[in-house]
Amino acid sequence: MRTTYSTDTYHHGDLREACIAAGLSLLAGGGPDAVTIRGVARIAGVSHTAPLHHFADRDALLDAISQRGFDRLLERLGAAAAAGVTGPRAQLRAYGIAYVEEAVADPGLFALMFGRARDGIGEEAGHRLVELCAEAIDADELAATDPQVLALVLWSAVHGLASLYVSRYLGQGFVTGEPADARAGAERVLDALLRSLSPHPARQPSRSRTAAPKEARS
Amino acid sequence: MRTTYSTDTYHHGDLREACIAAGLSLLAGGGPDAVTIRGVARIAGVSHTAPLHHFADRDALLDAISQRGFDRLLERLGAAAAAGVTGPRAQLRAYGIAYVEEAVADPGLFALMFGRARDGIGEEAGHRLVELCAEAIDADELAATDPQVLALVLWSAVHGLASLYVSRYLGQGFVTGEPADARAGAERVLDALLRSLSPHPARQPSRSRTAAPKEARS
DNA sequence: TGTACATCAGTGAACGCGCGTTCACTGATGTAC
DNA sequence: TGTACATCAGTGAACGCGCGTTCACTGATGTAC
Repeated sequence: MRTTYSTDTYHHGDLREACIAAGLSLLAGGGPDAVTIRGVARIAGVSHTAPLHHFADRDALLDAISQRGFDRLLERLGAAAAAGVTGPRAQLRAYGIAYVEEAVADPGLFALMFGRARDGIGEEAGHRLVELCAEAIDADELAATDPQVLALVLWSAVHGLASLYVSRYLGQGFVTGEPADARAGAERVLDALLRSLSPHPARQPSRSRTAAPKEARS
Repeated sequence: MRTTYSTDTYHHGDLREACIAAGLSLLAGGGPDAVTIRGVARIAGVSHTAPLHHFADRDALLDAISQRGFDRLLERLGAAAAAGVTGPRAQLRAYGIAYVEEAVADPGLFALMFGRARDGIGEEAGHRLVELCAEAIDADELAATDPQVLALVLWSAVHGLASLYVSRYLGQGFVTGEPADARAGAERVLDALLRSLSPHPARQPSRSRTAAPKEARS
């Protein structure tokens, strides 16, 4: 017995969810342009007007899919940070790698998410990032610059790397010698960045020492 | 007297050029999707099939416009590097700022350029970047890491910053406190990056000293 | 110098396509009494 | 328990739109001889 209508088992089952799932698959195939009302309806197996009961128009559909993308990304970032890494600096590294991996895993979704700016989207992630930077500075794991600037640098670098791998300007020896694999590229960039942002910088590029100095304080 | 046909003053004058110019204006207005054969024909004042004599299909038109974008970008980067800056490190800074400014000046063009990967495009710029990084290291202006990694870090950071400003995820206090102006954001990020990549890092974030140490060698 | 010809950038009608959106409708589910 | 009603997710026909592309054509320019 229900007091209000719930959409989970009415008629189709959950057409809204089915449309989002269909949209994600279209996105993977042909990018944002390939996501249409009629397209998701076809995949969901309903008439092409049915989705309009769940999304005001095509824009609303794209917004919902984009929102789903951000939900996924945050979830994935959380999982990466929880997977056995300790300390804000290591968490920042894990975040960055997961961000890039998520982007290249679904380039169409990445393009949709960052092709349409939406108010308020991702603010939570932004604040968390600044927080992590501040923690890393407090723990003497990163040099004592402004945490906001630090966050800006890290986000820019990671987002740019993801974008360049997604649009395939990286991964084919473009800058002569970058890794073909996006994850490897992310590791290389993040390690270089975090090392140079370290409060106790190693002058040499970690050839003699394989790991950057950790847990050592002055 | 001409031995072969040249397209510069035949019939329309130079429809190919007019189509590219029209495409750039459409791009500024409505993004890549707004660039159509019929659209550029309308603006150029010709029938909607005329452009097909200059571009095999819509894709070829978009490629030509994208190519023009890279030409412009390289030109602009060159101008920035020539404008009274000396030394590889200062040139890298000027490059980065010009890159970001060019991106936000025409977001649609930026989206087109990096939304469609093309073989060989931009390789010249990539190699030049690595070269500059190597010079900066040789001149002891940047720490002696691998110039390829350095180039990757710098390009990623600059490209990411540009992307995030273009898609309006930056510029509205998103990361709490980033500059609304993209140029100011670029300066902040580049200064932080280049300072931390410096071979003689200042521990404090340049509050007592306004300028990073230059021309001083050990 | 003239004349026949080749070249090619342009025209305009026509085609088929997929799209978003509107509309009147159907029929299942849930509610009021 | 039954009956009348409200709600709402679905259907299918129809609309107008802009698009890319094909097609036969026109007419100006340049070339061969």
